Amino acid sequence: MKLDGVPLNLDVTLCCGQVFRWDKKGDWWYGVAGGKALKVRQVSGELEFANADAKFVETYFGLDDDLQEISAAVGRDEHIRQALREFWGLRIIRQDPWECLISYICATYKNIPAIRHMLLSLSSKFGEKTVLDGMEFFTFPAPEKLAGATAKDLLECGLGYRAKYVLETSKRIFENDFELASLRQLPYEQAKKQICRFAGVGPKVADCVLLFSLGKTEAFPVDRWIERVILNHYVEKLPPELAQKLNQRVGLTNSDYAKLNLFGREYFGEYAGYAQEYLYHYERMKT
DNA sequence: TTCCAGGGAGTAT
DNA sequence: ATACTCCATGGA
Repeated sequence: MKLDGVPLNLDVTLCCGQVFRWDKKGDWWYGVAGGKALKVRQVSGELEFANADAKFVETYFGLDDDLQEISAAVGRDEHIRQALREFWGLRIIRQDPWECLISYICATYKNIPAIRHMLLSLSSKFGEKTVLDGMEFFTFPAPEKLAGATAKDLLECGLGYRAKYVLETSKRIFENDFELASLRQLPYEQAKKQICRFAGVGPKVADCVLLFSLGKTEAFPVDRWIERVILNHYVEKLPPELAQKLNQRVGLTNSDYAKLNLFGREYFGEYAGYAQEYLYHYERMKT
């Protein structure tokens, strides 16, 4: 597939912490999406792929997002512009909402290597095996599979206290035949309120699901790294008492979260989620 | 060994 | 509404 001047940096996009189940072997990235294993690689202005159709690849990697327009919209200061330059071509991937929801419930209070380990364990234990290029891959387990798991099964995958949240949320989705994708049709605030009703889901997890799987580019997830970014570069734009609280590195209350989240959305605008992901990766790569 | 992690829920004010 | 506490595990 010719990219025809469409900026894409596959390496950054797949390793910046928005998706957890892609691996690079040689110059190919291998992953499982759309229910099967596929591989993609980028060769000078061309995106090559196998075991997937072009339409899926285009949608999954968000190639229809106009990165130039997004960059112009969010490039409000020198710091974000530096992040945009450094990691130009990073795109927000359109993940499957179900996998995304479970992934970010698991992601709470964990670092990325540990999250990858949990999701790999879950998939190999409850997913369907599939083979590509002689290597084994596993689809992400369907709601039915996780809803039927025991707490012990999930604990063995390393989920810890998250096991009961994954179990409870899986049961609700499976038993009610809940269609997460239908939340796309709701405006940001309403969709967020609905997602927050699931066990183990608060405002941060909800923002991740909205941004990474439901097309809400205005979502602005605030985690420890983004707190750090705001503290180091945007603190003067906050109310003094919130700035001081951020300085003390104490846990955020829901109202603190709402204020930081609102700052991001108002300052960066309708593509705040893109700004967030560039800033997040930039901050993580600094140390 | 100690600290920290893509936070959220439960409980007491 | 707000503050405080606990949570289960593994990477650095």
